[in-house]
Amino acid sequence: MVVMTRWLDPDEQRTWRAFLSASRGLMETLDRELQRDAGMPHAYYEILVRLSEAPDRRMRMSELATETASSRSRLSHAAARLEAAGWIRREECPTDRRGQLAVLTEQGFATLAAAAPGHVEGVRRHLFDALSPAQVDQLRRISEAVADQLNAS
Amino acid sequence: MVVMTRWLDPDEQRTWRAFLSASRGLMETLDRELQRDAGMPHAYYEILVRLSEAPDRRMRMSELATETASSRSRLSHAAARLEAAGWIRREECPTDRRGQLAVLTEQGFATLAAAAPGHVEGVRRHLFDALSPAQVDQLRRISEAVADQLNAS
DNA sequence: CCGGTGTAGTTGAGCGCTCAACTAAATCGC
DNA sequence: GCGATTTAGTTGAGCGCTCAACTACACCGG
Repeated sequence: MVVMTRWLDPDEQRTWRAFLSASRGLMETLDRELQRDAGMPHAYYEILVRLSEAPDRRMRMSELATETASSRSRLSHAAARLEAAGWIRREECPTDRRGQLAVLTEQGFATLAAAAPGHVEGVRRHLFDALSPAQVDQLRRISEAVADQLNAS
Repeated sequence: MVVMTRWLDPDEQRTWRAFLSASRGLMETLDRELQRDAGMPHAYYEILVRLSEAPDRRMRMSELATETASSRSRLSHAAARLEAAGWIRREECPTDRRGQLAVLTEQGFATLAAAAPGHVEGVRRHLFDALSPAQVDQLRRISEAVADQLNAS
């Protein structure tokens, strides 16, 4: 006999729909705010953040792809846009002739520095202000468990 | 004096990054699975689900937009694709000459019925299997709080 | 040192989305 | 009733993404 689908029970269904609406709503809101205030989508903001935290504000493309959890292709397209905006530039990698380094420009750093306070405020207003300290902790554990599950499979 | 930015403390930072990676990873995984197994993105799956639950499997475009939390524009583009795929059709609204009804076709219902078990299994594997019953409850409360916050602002 | 395999990164087509502009019909206020 | 406003839905441009195909280089085994 074929295995029957274990459908979601009403509690799970409610959780799933609430999660969908909250996580999508949150990301859409932050994306829109960042687009409006800094002229970039959230994904590009994150790339600039990672670069700003790297030694010499530069990083190999593949490392940057791993850290931002994006495909090489996605990062490559994004880098083209970021370079056209003047926020990063590319340099040859001295130790691997296949490699490229993404380097945050001064202008990119300045743009990031200008965008960061508003964005952090947004994350606070839309996420953390809605949660108790205990819930923040719960959300961290839940997120880490889900992320681990994804990496395991 | 200007108000200083309240930066995220290390706990909040960790929670935020874990949440980003989990929620994006989860949605990307489910999207890819649905694209592979049913030839549609998750957003379209949800539209078909909502239609399948509606009386006579039909719904006004704007109501459908509200229920799926999408803009009229998004739904309009999506409906065009879904209609081209033969999964929905449009009908004139009898009570409002501006209105359109989206109607789930037999073929659309069949496609949905074929896709649903695999998708539910995916939600289970990637999300609920990683969480304890208490965490499912926590996630629901957290998500509802965040969604409420978004609607309030 | 050389052929095969793996890795780094790019490219182009196609898709789903946003945003702004638009048409058309309903409804409100006097 | 009738002009002004609001609501329903569509459209097209532009953007960011995926997927698959591709180039170029590194590295491994004999």
